[in-house]
Amino acid sequence: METRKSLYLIDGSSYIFRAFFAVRQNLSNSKGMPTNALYGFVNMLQKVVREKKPDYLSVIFDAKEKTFRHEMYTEYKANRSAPPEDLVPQFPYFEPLVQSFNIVSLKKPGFEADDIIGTLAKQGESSGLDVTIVSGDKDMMQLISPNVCMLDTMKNKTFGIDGVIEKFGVPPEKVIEAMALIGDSSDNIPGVKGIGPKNAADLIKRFDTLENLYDNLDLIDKKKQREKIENDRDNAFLSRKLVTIDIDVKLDVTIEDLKFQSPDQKKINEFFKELEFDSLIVDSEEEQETPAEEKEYKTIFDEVSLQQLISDLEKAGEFAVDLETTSKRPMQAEIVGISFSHKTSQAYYIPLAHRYLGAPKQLDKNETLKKLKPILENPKVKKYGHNIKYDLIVFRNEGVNLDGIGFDSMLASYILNPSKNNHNMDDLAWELLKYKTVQYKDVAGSGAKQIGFEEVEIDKATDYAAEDSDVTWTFKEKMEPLLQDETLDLYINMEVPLIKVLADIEMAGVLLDTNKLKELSKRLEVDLIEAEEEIYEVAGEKFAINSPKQLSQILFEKLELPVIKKTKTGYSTDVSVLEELAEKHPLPEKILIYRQLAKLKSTYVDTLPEEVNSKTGRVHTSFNQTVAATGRLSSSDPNLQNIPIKSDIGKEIRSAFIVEDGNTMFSADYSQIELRIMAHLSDDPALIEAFKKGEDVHSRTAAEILGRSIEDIGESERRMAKAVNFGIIYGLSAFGLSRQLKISPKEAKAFIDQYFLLYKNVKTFMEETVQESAKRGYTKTLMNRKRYLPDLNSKNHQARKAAERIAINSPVQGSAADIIKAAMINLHRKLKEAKMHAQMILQVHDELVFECSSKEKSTLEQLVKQEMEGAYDLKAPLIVDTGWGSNWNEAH
DNA sequence: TCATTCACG
DNA sequence: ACGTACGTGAATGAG
Repeated sequence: METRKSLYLIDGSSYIFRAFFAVRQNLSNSKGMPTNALYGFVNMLQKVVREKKPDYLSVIFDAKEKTFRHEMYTEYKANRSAPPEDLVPQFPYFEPLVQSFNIVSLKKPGFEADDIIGTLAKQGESSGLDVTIVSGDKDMMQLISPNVCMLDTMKNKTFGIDGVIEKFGVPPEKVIEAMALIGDSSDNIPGVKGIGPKNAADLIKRFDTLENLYDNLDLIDKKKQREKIENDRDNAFLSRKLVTIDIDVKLDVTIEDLKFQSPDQKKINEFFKELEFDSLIVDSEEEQETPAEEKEYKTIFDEVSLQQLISDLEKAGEFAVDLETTSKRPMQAEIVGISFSHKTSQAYYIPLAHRYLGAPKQLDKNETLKKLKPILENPKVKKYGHNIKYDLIVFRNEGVNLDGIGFDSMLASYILNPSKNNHNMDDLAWELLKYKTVQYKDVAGSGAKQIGFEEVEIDKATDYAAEDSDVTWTFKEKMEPLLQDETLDLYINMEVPLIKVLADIEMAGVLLDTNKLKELSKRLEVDLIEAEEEIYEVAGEKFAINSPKQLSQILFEKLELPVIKKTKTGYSTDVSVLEELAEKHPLPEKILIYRQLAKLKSTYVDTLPEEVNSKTGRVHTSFNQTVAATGRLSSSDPNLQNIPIKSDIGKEIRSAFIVEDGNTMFSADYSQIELRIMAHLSDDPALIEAFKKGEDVHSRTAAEILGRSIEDIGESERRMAKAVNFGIIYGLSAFGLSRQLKISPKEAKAFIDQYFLLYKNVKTFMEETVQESAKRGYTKTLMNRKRYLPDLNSKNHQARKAAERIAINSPVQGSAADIIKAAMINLHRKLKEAKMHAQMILQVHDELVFECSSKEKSTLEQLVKQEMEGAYDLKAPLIVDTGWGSNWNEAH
């Protein structure tokens, strides 16, 4: 395929203003000059350069002089107020800034940026370039063509011809006609009074041009509308002139002059220094890196050194430890080597199982572990790790029961800021220590060339492995002081103790009835082929059903079914769309059936049996403690927190989760925990009362709202109330609720209003939570888990609204997570104290699953209920529902 | 690697 | 005037 070169034309002036409003206002340098707009502008510029890699690029600004439009119409942009006070001092910096990036900046007296952009866009297009106009200004949409599109970096949206039609209801070449009618209050363009975007689109679709419209006014039936159009005839034609972008501006540059060379990082950094954008100064600058202290990394090959190390570690009473292994999955991993550090910049690596041609003789693994065992198992000697749950499990599988866990830097990082998308050592070392770690791929390769750590040469392995424990040690020193008061309490008394609980759950694993799944797979295979054939039959051709792209082609082009919803890249074909389309055509229904079968088969039925560990015969998930921003756990490899249950086939899959002969499965789940937390946090008497009565809370809600008795509540009324109750937890919007219930936003709004009439405190709570969180900068759970939400103060409406919903949801979801974590820790301890064999095997957010012998049934049930319900004293008391069975489906 | 879809809470 | 529910992980297709 030919690759066309790209031309990016950035609407500098519009970005100056947008950046100013989007970036927090208090940003300034030490001289007191505000720098927020500059900061936002730089981000935009870097984003375009980095992500789009333009071949040609220019940033275009408005000139300060009046333009030909002012001559045409003295009122043009007359309503514009003076630029904000804090923006003015930033103006002189934008053009030099652009130039420091080696980018041509353009402006021309008498013209607006739009005109220059329009001119260059046409020139670029005729030179065979793919042109992208970077702007948020809808006026610019008239320039869009098959080779010219518009990118709004702030909304991360690209507009092509379809985008214009969606926005204006007319294609790009008719945008000026539509805008002539609509007008633009921000530019003081009059348009026709009383005609908005909708009417304008309809009129232009019908009459094509202003001329034609005014020649045929008598064809307009609506008298009022006709009069309006008639009255503003002059304004309409004037407006069209004003909004028409001049694409013939004489410029003293050619497209070739705009060729983008890689920027001079030095020059840019100088600029950033002046503005004090330290975080933007690029890493590659060596000066940024903290000059590495001389590292003392030693490899241990002999008994004497090993003994010396052990006694040093014991004397130190604390050390960082890190394992090198054969697998990322702890239950499949075998130790290849161990590293220790008990002093900054000093670390040791004990290679134990490196095998490659010419590998030196290493210490015997079993012997060495035996010697290390006493200090590793001594609870008084504190161990520090980065994701130490992993090392804990690997050690246990090699016969060492690691104890004395004192610090986990991955967990600490998570507690300090749970929203980060990863807490890995390499990134954290850079952020916290400005230190660049040796990359795993540099020692073991990546992709097809990757080798196992056991094949890595010991010299290289030492550099890598010793550094891991060295860095971990340094993390501990650096991070411990950052955890303060409440945060420290959450860390010490909840997250750290949870490590062992989770390790036990993961190691116990869960038994799977693989025969049952294999049988089910065969059945699904047959059903799937049948569904497939029916689909091809109805569609009239074969295609990849799993490809949304190909499916769209069939549904929306071939069958011409209406488009319900769009995605970033095309038409949506998700459940809600297909359900709606099912009323018009038989195909969508069949796709839905196919999708369900395919999903369950490929994700669960066929995959789970492959996850059975060959040594234990069970499935061992990983519970991740540092992923979910709210404080929840997540589960992966495999994910056992999303095992199906809702459909019949789902129930069959769930019934393949079984127990050993002679054992039984026990499941206990919190009833409505999140809504109870909402009742507690908001201290809403009506909602608390609804729970205290012990009736079905959704029916109760419906009854209260409708002023009826609970017996008179029908299924659909309960459904509505349930949806609102859920919505409340999600930071509810009328639109969201209307979509969920398939009612109009108006009806949804009415329902919500009634709801808040009943639960007044819930409403105040939601408002106050948003306010307080915005002031503090973060949300808090019952147990003081924080989540930072800078967007609560965003100028961007959409971003702010999203943050507000999160601010409402996070304390609720997060407190539920706190509660079940507390219950897990307490239960784990009680089970140990009672010397019971019952084992916790799963956690699914509000549910705990256990496997136990028949003998322990009644003790376990009593203990679990007591610990779970007693985990926290809520005003709407915690209730736990329980069940027994021979498999997970029965127990639930 | 990204986007879409869908399984769960 | 704007575009919406909260939190996850895995399979799949397409670039």
